[in-house]
Amino acid sequence: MPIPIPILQGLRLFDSLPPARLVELSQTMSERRVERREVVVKRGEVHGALGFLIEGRLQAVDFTLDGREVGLHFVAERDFFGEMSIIDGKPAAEYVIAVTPSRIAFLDRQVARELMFSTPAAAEAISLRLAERLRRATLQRAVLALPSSFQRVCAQLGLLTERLPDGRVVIHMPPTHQEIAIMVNTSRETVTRTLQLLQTLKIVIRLDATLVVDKPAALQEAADGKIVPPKG
Amino acid sequence: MPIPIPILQGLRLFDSLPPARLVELSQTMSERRVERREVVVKRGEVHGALGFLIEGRLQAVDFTLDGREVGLHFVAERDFFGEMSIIDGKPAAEYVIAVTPSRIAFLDRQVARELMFSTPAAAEAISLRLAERLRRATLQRAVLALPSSFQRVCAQLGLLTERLPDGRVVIHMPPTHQEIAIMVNTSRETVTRTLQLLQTLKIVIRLDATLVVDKPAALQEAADGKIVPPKG
DNA sequence: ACGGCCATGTGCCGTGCATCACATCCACGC
DNA sequence: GCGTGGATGTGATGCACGGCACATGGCCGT
Repeated sequence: MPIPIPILQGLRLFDSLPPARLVELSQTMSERRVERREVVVKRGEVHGALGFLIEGRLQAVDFTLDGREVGLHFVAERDFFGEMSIIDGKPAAEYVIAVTPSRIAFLDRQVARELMFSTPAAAEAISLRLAERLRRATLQRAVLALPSSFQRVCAQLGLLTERLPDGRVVIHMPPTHQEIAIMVNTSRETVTRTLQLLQTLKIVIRLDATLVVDKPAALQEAADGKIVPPKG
Repeated sequence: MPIPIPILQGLRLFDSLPPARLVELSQTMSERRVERREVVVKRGEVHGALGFLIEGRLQAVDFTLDGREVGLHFVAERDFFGEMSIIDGKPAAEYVIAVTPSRIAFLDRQVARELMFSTPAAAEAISLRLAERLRRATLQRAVLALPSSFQRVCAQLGLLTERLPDGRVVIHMPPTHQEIAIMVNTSRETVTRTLQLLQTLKIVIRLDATLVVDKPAALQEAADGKIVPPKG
């Protein structure tokens, strides 16, 4: 049942922990395997433990009133999740589900709290995580505050981009039009039409499973309302 | 120039600090007075110090593209602000401005970091703060994701309510219609009309400077789309 | 009391976009 | 192959709501 020390050492939150502590922790934690699409954390429940993703891929999601799924963010391998409830004791604000079959572990709330705050490195890691999420949330709000659907879609695309080492700006494995539509509060058709326009303007280019943003500046201008869809 | 010890003791972040530390801090901090509407933190700048509000009232705001102000949250007296930049070193995501003439103080970034993370109590206070803000941001996003303007206004009103000790649900000093409109991404006129409707339905009642929510359940139903504005 | 300024109320008009409807197209499994 | 189910594209239509115009009302300073 206990988790092997080497695995514990690989987890981000533990990497500055003395070996003696690791041995203790090893005894109190146990591994659990979850299947694809299995729910790991339910929104509204107080999950009394801090989660760790040993291997696999998890995603935080929420659902709209009519039951459609909204992707929020991913949990990286060897990272932790469910820290919000540990911190403030309130019920989880999101669901966490497995995107692929995964191996996870849980650490009791009290132990986790002690661990998170007693060493500066851990406390800083926690704060960094929260700060990062807060910044993303702020950006997301800014996107949703844009007046036109066209702008919101463009701005959201901007948020989804990543810069490759070779300098190209791409969106790898872009969400479906439907998913984007939910994120920016429009209809699926509007997203389709917007992408259509962006492609005819050569601002973005579709290449298999990645969307290449050929003119990031133009995309930004579109998000700012400086480029508008043709009136006809 | 140094700040009197008793004042430092009153600041939330310092209340579990040994007196010796307070004396040190007293030497490195100095008070500054700001006028009403003065900008304390600028968005986009890396402000290299943690702020404290000794007395007065500050507000975090942002501005829309066309220059209108969006109120985000307030800084309470004796509380700290500007912690995000301290944590991750990135530029501020919001402006902080003085609502009333205020007395503030700043603590150098390095000292603040050491202080925030070295004691469990402080680390927990920081995390609690961030978690709280993250939860609010999540709620706000949920509001912005609602399909109709009418629903968004109602949901936002729901977020603004507070429950009085006598059980009444009220919004004290409600934002202007224009401010609500910006928060939920609609026009000022739509907010006016929505409030008009809610008043004729006796769901909310205007009493001087407070808005009394007479039927909180009905307000919630309106936010959920179960009550719709009349077609005519 | 006066004027200026801002918040609020209300009618009307034009349109952006949600919605419906249907056609492809692609990735599956069998 | 062929069928099934989901993602994508595109036109037609109606209406919610943004935007404008203007009236009203409250508040403050002089």
